[in-house]
Amino acid sequence: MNLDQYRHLFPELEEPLRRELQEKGRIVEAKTGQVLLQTGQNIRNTIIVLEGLVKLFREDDQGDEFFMYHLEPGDGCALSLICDRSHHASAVTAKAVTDAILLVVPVEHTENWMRQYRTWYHFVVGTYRKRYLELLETIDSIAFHNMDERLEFYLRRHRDTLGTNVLQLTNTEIAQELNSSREVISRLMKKLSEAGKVRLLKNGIEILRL
Amino acid sequence: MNLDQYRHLFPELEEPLRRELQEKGRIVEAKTGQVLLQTGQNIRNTIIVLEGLVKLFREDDQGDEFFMYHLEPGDGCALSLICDRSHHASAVTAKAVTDAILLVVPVEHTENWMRQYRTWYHFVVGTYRKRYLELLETIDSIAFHNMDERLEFYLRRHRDTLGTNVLQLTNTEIAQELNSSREVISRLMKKLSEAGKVRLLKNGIEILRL
DNA sequence: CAGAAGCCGTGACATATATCACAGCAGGGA
DNA sequence: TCCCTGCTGTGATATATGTCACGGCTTCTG
Repeated sequence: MNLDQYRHLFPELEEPLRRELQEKGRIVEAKTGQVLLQTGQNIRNTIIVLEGLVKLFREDDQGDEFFMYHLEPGDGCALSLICDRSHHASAVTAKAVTDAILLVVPVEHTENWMRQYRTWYHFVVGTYRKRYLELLETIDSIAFHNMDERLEFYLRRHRDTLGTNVLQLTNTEIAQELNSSREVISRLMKKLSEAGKVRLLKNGIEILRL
Repeated sequence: MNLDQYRHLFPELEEPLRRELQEKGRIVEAKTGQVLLQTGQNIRNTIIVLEGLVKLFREDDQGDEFFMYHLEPGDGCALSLICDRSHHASAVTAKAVTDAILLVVPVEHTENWMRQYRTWYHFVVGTYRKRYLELLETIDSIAFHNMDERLEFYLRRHRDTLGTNVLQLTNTEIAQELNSSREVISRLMKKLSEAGKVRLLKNGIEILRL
């Protein structure tokens, strides 16, 4: 398989680095719903999304999940970008939301790239900055807002990332990802619907204005 | 003023970079309670703590604050480490908890250092990684835990960072930083006291076992 | 078709947390 | 001394959210 077709995702990377990515990396396909990285699992590879959509979750000891953010094509998993040979345990869980294609590079190589390629550490630093800011927004939503606003924030992020007004999500899923309960989401969804902000479809939600 | 006395804080930095820090940076003193960086303010300087303790907050539009984490001597403010000349607006507020001494370097210089000095970008990347993980823990505490556990987490962090079992904090302060209310903290504190986990002093809290 | 599984909606209730009202206590300054 | 300020404690109450119990609706599968 060839990385050239994904060239547009990384316009800034220099040629030699591009060749290394092609040589050292494997291109892997993932099915919808597949877990790419499990909390606690050792990180041996840097993961970069080429196609499809990946969700990152924080997990607690009881297996509850909390949605952090999406990775889109061109995005790398921040934590997996900085790993020395000690193979840190992952602090997050990553799941494919759609069928996805990933670039997987053993951390032995990416560690060296940090020294060799200026554009690589720009990529790494840029990724951290972006995700750090995204976490801040996530903190805002839980620290300062009630569940109704958190739900709206959740829906907006999904609409923006997926680029569609129709979200194929069940209330049960949403409840898990917001660490709430199905019943609560159900009632709030009804309110949103009555307020004309969404329309409830038979298997999904259409966002009208949010 | 001289940076040499803080040499031990940055054992890994190479000599030329150390000299640049000395030349380009200013050493600034801050009083207890002083606001070093305000949400929304443009970031013109990279800030590194040399002495004392600094608290970082996330702020919402109504002026409510939410405690994120501490900066200790040797720590840099993550967001201020990556700033180009566009002078991004700060996403956080920083306050001195004690009298503090800071190293302040205009971002024009640090931007170049990213390219010139390997140890500098190691410092930057390490800082981001550390703070990212710290934010994840903060998210855990709000997403998965009730206020009583959040309070314990808050107290533990303060004990560990300050290195003392006696915290000079008022319930009012704690309530603000957890985005709760004084009365709630007061009641929970009573419970902690009854459980023998803390002792309430006349102006502070002594942590017995947490 | 029958039954199972998964989803949804909803009323009743429990609990955590926020808010309000008020009183007490200590310290500082006029 | 007296007042003011800031902190604390606590009961009463309101609100948001979580939990339980139930029934109804699809869809799948044997």
